Amino acid sequence: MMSNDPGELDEVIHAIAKVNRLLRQAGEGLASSAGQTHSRRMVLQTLGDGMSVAETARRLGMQRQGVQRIADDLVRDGLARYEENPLHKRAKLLKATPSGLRRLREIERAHAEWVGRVAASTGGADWGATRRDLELLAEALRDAG
Amino acid sequence: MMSNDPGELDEVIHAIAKVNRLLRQAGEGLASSAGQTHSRRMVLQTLGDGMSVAETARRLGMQRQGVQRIADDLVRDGLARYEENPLHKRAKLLKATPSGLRRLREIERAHAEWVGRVAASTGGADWGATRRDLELLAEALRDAG
DNA sequence: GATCATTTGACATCATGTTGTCATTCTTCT
DNA sequence: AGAAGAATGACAACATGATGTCAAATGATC
Repeated sequence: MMSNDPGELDEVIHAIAKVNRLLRQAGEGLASSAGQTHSRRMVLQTLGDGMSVAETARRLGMQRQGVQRIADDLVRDGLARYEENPLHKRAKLLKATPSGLRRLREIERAHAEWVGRVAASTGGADWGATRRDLELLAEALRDAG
Repeated sequence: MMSNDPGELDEVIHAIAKVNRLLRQAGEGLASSAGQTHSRRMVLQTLGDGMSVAETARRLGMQRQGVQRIADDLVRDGLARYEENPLHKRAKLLKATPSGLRRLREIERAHAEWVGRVAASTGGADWGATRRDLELLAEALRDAG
């Protein structure tokens, strides 16, 4: 098996933190033009046709309660609502309202345009390979934790 | 110039968010064994021989005030202290105390051992290439922002 | 030197996300 | 059925980090 230099990995770890920060800032900027925030968009986007809060959290890789708070905010602002779940009395289905969907579409359009621009300006990168390595790292971290 | 699929980049973005979360959790775990937290360790480690809060923030890529709060916590707990700065009356130098250095060494030992383990279990990854791609992305994001 | 812009730390406020606890609801096993 | 365990949302406390405002200190320009 090929042996890796721990120093290289350490640099990758720092780079990930840095890029993550930049990505979040960019995400906030994109969402704010539609009066939303990065996390609210992520939750809204993940909901799809209706999904429990716990399931949404799992898909996002977040804690349940973090999503719960965002979800309550979305409902308070009329972008989503809880609907009865025939399969589970307690786990209501969170679903985007028409208004929430409109906002989501706005942000998604801006996001797609933005990703396209970034992708075009990073022609030298091999995103397929990078993605594979990141997934590999995620798996190793889950195993180590 | 090679053209990149925006969809691939989008997947990379999601992977970065996921890995970043896992890394932070791992970092908290490592630091907590020495009674510290991830961010406090980062600040303590960046200080070196003494550095203003603002300079520390720049190196970490964080906001000045975020580091300020961490720094005050470190001082309150006796792990760092402010010293007079001959070059700047207002910008005092933040410096680790002997006790802070001891804690830092503990965490660094555990961290190095941990990175080594993760590096060993991800032999199939090319961290050099991944790092280059991440730096490329960081640059593109800074330009776009 | 005088003036204006920048840098810096202090202070406050806020959004995000984690952690822990609890009661309710569902699922599984016997 | 009944009991034990897991999943779920409500509620609260907390750490993290961003943002904005202010006054003091520094640096740049004229």
